[in-house]
Amino acid sequence: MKKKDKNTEEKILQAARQAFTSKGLSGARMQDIADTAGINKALVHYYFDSKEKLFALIFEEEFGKFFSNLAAVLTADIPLFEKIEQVVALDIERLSQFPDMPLFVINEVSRNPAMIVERFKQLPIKKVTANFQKQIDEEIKKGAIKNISSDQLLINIQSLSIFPFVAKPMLKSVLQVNEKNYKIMMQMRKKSVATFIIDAIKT
Amino acid sequence: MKKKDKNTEEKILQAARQAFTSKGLSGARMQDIADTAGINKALVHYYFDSKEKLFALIFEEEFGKFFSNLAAVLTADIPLFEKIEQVVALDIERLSQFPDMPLFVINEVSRNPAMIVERFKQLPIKKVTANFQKQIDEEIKKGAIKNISSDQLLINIQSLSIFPFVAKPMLKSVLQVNEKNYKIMMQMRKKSVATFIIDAIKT
DNA sequence: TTGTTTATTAACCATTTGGTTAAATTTCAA
DNA sequence: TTGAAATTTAACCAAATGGTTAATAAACAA
Repeated sequence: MKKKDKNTEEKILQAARQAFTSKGLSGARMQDIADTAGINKALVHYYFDSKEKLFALIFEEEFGKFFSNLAAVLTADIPLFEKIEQVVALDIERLSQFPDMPLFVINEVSRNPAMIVERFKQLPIKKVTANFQKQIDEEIKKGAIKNISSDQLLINIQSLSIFPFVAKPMLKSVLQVNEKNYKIMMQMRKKSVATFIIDAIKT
Repeated sequence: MKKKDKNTEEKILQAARQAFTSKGLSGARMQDIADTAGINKALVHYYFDSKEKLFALIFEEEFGKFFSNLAAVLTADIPLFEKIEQVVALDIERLSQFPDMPLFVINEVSRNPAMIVERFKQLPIKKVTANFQKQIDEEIKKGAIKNISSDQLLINIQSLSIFPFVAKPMLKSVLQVNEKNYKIMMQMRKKSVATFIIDAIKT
């Protein structure tokens, strides 16, 4: 039975990911996770101790997806406009793959801000933002783009990329588009959003 | 004791709003709401029957704030650029006043999409979007703005306005700004976002 | 083969939670 | 003043929930 180890563990993680990302920490049920994984509830505790700990693992995972490549692209040594195109395309591709993830992460950070503050302390954020800031300032000085703070630009980029996924059910209703067409719209945004941003800032 | 009616009712609603918007439907506790309102838990049920019904009331309220003036501005008979400025300013002003509201609404719509679909059936969305669409198409034909679908433009406007409030705790961490400075940034966005959008679409 | 370790389960347990009930208190009209 | 109606509370209740335990089954090393 020892070979089943990884198998069971993985099944639990999969079920937990599904439960937590769709219902949140307080909405998810351990019994549900066990049922979905096709095992006894006690086994979930056997493998992962408590709900909190299991949740922390899932959060870590999803949080990683959220920020993994962003820093890399942001600090890459490429022209600004190209960088914007890459960040947007990367964001939207990742979000298309894991559509529940951003709302999940946002929720849990909102409900427990201390968690993220801790995690961020170990990341070289300042380096990333300072690097980006420098590139922006240079472009402004060159007269290639209008005057804008790198913080605000970063917020705009992430807003345009992420929000349509976070608010998907609402936007689908307002705009009265079905699932298929919404996905098509998101694919179009991979290019159109970058163009939108570049047009907004170039002189 | 009859005069206390409105008073108690309002105290409960206030406590419920606080609980639901900060912790969501499943995270909020009836006992908590009663305690915050300074009354017995049974009284909450006396006035509002069930948790679900109380929640529905609060949701209705918050949802109203979300969409109240938007339709009015969108269908107003004013130039496009002016309209964009007004929508953004209105959005950000409202969101500054009720910062928990958008995440709350988005969450509950995500968890129960049927609810919003029902509600939207009674609203003249098609009229609003068709109206806006027409204005966009005219501006494109005039050559005043670039070619863009009104849906995508609407998504961009709402993304830039709402997302910074939805993701506030996360953005505060990433950008390492404190509460006061974040508020200042949001105030600046009332104008800068409109300019950003107009620059993005004008020819 | 056998004894030890690991994995899995059924049955429980304590706590929390939404909700109810019956009694007490207050209000107010007659 | 009195009695019915409305308001408020303390004490409960049943169901749900996270978690534990003790026993069983499987895996494996000797």
